[in-house]
Amino acid sequence: MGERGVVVDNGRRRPTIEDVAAAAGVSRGTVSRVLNGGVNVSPTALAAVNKAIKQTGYVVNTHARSLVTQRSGSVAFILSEPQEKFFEDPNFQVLLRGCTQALAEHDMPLLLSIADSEQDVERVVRFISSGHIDGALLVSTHAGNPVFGRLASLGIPTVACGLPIGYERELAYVAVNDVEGARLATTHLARLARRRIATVTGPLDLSGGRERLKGYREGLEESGLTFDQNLVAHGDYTRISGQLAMERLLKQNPDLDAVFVASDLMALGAMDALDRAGRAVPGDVALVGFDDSPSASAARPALTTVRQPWKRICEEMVRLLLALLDGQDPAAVILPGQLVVRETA
Amino acid sequence: MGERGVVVDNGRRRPTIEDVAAAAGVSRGTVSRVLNGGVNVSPTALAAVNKAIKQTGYVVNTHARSLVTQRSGSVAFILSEPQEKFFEDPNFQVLLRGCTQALAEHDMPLLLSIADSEQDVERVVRFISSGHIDGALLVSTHAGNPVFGRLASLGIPTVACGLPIGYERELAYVAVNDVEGARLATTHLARLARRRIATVTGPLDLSGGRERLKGYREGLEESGLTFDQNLVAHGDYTRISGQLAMERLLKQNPDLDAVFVASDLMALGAMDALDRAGRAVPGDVALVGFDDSPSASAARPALTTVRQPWKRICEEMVRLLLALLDGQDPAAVILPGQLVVRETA
DNA sequence: CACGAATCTGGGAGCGTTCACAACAGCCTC
DNA sequence: GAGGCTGTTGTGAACGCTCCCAGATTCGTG
Repeated sequence: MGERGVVVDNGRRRPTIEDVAAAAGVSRGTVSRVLNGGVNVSPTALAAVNKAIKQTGYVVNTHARSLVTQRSGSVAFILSEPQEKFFEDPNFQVLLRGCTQALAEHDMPLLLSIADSEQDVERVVRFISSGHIDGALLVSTHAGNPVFGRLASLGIPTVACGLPIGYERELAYVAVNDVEGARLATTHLARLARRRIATVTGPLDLSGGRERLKGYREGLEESGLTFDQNLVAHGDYTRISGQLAMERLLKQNPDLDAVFVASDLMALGAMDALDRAGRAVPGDVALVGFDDSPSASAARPALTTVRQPWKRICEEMVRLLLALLDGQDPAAVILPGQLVVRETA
Repeated sequence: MGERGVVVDNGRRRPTIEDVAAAAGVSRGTVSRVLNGGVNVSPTALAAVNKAIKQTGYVVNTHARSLVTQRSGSVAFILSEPQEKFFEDPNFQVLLRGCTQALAEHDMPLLLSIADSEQDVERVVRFISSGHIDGALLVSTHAGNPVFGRLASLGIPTVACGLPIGYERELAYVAVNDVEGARLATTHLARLARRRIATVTGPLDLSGGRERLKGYREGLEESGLTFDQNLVAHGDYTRISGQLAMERLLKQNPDLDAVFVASDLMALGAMDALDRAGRAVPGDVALVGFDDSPSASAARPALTTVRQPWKRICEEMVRLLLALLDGQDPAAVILPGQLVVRETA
């Protein structure tokens, strides 16, 4: 007891705004005004109402409010990725956590929707149409994802994480500057006097994959090195793909002395491969990853990588979504990546 | 276009139940009956209403419904653990995913609440009181967690994952039989003719930690081996703690030939330690973990472990919660663990 | 053929808010 | 001292649904 605060239990019924009004000696309208920011309310009335709220233990009934405002005050976090990705890639968890936190600052709950099958997509779309949520935060790296189109055509305020390819105009989004980040990584390796710098790319049908490759080329050029197709291997952001790509690279280019890997997870795989091949990191081969996911700092040796400012990304996503809910037009935010030098390069 | 289905856009307004009724030539009441299971509705009316729903593109307004039923149809997934745990331990993600899926089967959305600070707890409690949700799924291994008490005293239908120590009566919960699982693991090692079987425990202030240690002792006894305090080291479920504990064990007992580790994550750490000490797994030292988390099958060599039936756990949690919402009393479900033999033992 | 039971339907009441509007007080200005 | 502001308050009307009750219809049975 007592944990509940002072609760006047008048008949077991949850107190309504009317009860508060009666207790404060004012009208419903005044209480409502206090609840919604307290504009045009006299100090006397304000104090009385606040006291009455405490006394009665009143909590606003969100359903009644939503019914009239046509707003739920909640947003969906839609994860539209194959299940395995979700488990393997810590970035998703960082995003989930970050968005939950950023929304909590605005007292908005987050509804989690996972849509990794065709049928799930339908369920999620139906759910969204039912008025449960005001907007959506969409996480999907998968380019041809139908969810983008559905959300756009339904007119649901949506903020994507990463470029929503084909819907850059309709949907707001937050992305990091992949080209710039990859360029940073590559020039860093060059400055370390490495001359045979290879790269493991992400999937090239994804904007991130393409852009990071582009940044790698720019970085080479800037450093006076020439691009060599032999020094490029492709992965799919999984750890094992990084390992396999690295093995291919080593076989084709026994002389390589550095590698830029387009994700930390793949970088971990690449390190496995280097380890097995008996190449010391960074002694024989310097290595830079991308993402700065939790595992980057935990790895031994700790991974030098390009940091994606996750916290900032989440905050910007939420900010853009609130702006959208406020009636503003979809905007895009491109954030800079930042090189984090640790032990591998 | 077209993607929306056949939408009769009569004045941009979202169609109401009244519009459907008009289109079907019946009354509001009949439409409502169809929407809620269709009892006491003639086949003719049912068909007409369903057709009208399709035609108008009607979707029920959940807020209006919730206002009268006083039910939101949503549940919260409360993760009350330090942030690091959430990131490091894949079990949480498996739970989150599983519960989302199990709830989706019942068309119930999941609201994610993370409460890892005192202040967060207050926010979550306030949120829950506001009527946003009907019940809660609570994940916390932390014994003295105040959230248990708050939820119990607020009378929120709650299902915990694992024993809610001190609130076993008030709260429903789903747990696996830790004693049995640990016993299974230990007797398996003994059957492999191992005679110096050590253990790395979890934190002993947690029921899981205590129970798994108990199961280990029972397993030894059953196999005719004597318990030796020297063969016990304590960890805290983190990978690094597993590594450190294993190092201690090896130092104190150079002759040990097997180890039961109370979590897969710690088992991974223990394997690191064995690796560094030059002990082959399972050649020199056989190893059994606990959890069957995704990393267990991914590890090299693949981890022999005690499987927690995650999918089943989630399903049971949701089932218990629905029962609670249905007015039934809190119940407990204890699920058996199952030995999964892979490469390490 | 009438009558009661069983089945089905329609519509009023109410859920707890917000919002627009009218009313009113107090004050300043001419 | 009348007129017009400005600031504050109360009230009625939604919002879109479910629930309940009364009435209508259908059907079977004596």
